[in-house]
Amino acid sequence: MDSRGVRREPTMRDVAALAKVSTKTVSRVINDLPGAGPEVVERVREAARTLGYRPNLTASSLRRSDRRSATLGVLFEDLSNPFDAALLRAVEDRARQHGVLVLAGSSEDDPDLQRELLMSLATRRVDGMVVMAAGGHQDALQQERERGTPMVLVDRPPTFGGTDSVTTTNRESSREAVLHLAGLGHRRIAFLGDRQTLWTSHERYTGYLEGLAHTGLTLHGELVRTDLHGPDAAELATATLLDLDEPPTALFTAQNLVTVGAMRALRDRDLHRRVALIGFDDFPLADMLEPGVTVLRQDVPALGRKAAELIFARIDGDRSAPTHAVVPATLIRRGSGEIPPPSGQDGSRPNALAQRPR
Amino acid sequence: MDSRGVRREPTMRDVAALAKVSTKTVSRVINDLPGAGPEVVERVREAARTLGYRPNLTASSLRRSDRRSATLGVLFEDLSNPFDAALLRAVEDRARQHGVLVLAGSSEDDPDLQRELLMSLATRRVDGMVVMAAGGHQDALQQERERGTPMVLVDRPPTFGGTDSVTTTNRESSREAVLHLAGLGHRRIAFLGDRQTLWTSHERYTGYLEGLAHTGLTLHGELVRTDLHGPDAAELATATLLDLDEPPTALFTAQNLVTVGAMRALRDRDLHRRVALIGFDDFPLADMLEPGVTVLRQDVPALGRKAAELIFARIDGDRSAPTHAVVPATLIRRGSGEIPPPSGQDGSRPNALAQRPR
DNA sequence: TTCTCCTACGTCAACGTTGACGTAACCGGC
DNA sequence: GCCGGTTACGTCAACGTTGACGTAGGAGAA
Repeated sequence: MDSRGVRREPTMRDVAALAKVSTKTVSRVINDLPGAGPEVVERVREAARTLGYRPNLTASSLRRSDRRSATLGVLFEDLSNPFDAALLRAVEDRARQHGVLVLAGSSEDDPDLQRELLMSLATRRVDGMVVMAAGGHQDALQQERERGTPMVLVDRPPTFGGTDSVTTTNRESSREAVLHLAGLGHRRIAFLGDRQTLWTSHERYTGYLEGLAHTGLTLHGELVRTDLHGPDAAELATATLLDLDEPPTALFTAQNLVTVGAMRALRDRDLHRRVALIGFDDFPLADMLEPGVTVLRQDVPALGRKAAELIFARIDGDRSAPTHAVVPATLIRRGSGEIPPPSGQDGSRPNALAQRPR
Repeated sequence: MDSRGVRREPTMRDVAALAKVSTKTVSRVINDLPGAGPEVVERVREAARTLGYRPNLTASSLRRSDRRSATLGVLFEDLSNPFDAALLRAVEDRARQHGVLVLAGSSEDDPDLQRELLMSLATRRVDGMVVMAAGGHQDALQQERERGTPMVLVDRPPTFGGTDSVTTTNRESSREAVLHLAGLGHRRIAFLGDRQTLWTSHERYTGYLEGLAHTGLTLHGELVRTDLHGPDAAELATATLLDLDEPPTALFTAQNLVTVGAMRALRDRDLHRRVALIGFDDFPLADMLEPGVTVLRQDVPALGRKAAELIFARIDGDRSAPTHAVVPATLIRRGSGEIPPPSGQDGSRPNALAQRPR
């Protein structure tokens, strides 16, 4: 306690005084640097222990030449979203191996909030940033990058150059889903997607179009519903699709919450065993539903690991050309994506291998 | 760029030189303090803008008298767990309102790892910590607390004194679940829980016992299965329960993943419409299963809000007696918990109000 | 012996910022 | 014209730490 009764953290000076050495020697002992004799080392260690000394990384990183704060900034859309949470965890694990802690924030897909959080990270002098870019302009990100801050974009690539990114096979896997459905004989395959300002949504839509084109199917505009934000919008959109004169016989839902909404609509009309469904991104219990939900599963831990790997390479001075890593997603057949169209010669449910999520 | 080609962040000195004022005046302008004339303010702002100056919070917090780092430490069990993620998000939102960023880590319920992370947070001089205590001894937490670090425990209370906590009505709600089942006529209600070293698991078990006692039911030891870590262990345990000569007619699963495991076992035996089930903690799609899963839903955002509220009060100097806030959980009836016992006069499924999760 | 080299320390200043305090200029009042 | 007060700055040192550099003493070689 000091004179005002406020407990003060002991400093190197306190340790030095108790051990009867200079602060520099304490610094050497604390950082395991050579230039301190064995008995002095022991004396300093003992003093630090009795005082409960803990180094002040803030002061240290201010003074050090490398200026490292041993802190990584992570800016995702919404940390309570399971995808973001799993990604954060994967990055955190790798960061821990580097002795680095993670400063995390949710940008809520709002460029202004993202800019604000970016500034918060910058004033704290993080060593690097892993960012899920908010939709719209990426000016703030680009400016930060141009200042030289190491940065890796995840889930969505940069709209500017010179920056690493890690994404999933959004387009390729979406195309695969459509080919899978077409292979079962489906001709009217609907697309339901999130906001088109999101790069991933757009990519998945492009994959859908490619899938149709590859199989010679024609695009029916009325079977495409985009900008569905959240399950309720998706449920409504699915309902109107099912009420068409010629309703779709299969649905490709390009986002997690959209899949949930579509499932609700199918269930309401008791069509969940008759209309095929493939969703992008896996979710817990997808195998417990009836039928199990066929999905494209992203390898979230791999995404996070790769992002962490890239950012730490940059932090460690890697100056090579930017990398755009792509992590493959996998089609998990659980039943809902294996429902054939009603006009098919075989109306029974195929004997699909049910796979559990995760 | 400096002489070595490394871009250096501009400092107050650079801004001061360009604006032809002292660094102190720059400080005043940046912090909106009085004592700077309007034209000087404009000149400094302009200089800061052209140089792209951003204050160094590290240096600032080192020098300031309040020593605030505007950073909050958050130590949860596993940030990829939806419960933890939702909690983090709630804390983060409140922190943002205070201009505070969140330094997050997963302790994996390992006291040693927790101690290590605690040290990491301490060396970074966070303003306070929100901690989900790892099982086992809480020595490290207690020591940190005794040093004066503001701390709030969430989900699990401290085993030592003088520290705020926020928990759910684990015991009361578990009792309520048992009473609900007993009210339907169930006499053989099984308990399946996570590791008993976890305070929450133990509390929920106690609530189960209280529920039995309140209704005059006898405890059947063979119907209690604890220390089930993960869905697989829970599935196995449930299976052996169902194979008993006198199997339970109702299950109370005291943790999320245990609920999932139990559901799998029930489904394997096609008993999910015949054996009642109530789970602790809600999960997505619980209403989409057949039958919908009756759960005790924790109010996670409220938990997080309360924890943040408490920690910021302490950081702001609140010296009042420690608070132990308890946030009520709610029984959500979706069907699985309303299945009557087979011997009941009415074997049909009650017309339960299905409620959606979240 | 003297010179060189090494080891084990110490001294000093600086990282970027702000609290404490100094001071010149100007204001109004008498 | 002088005084007290206010405003708008500036100067200096310090926060806790470490890089650069200095030095005393001992070992070893010539």
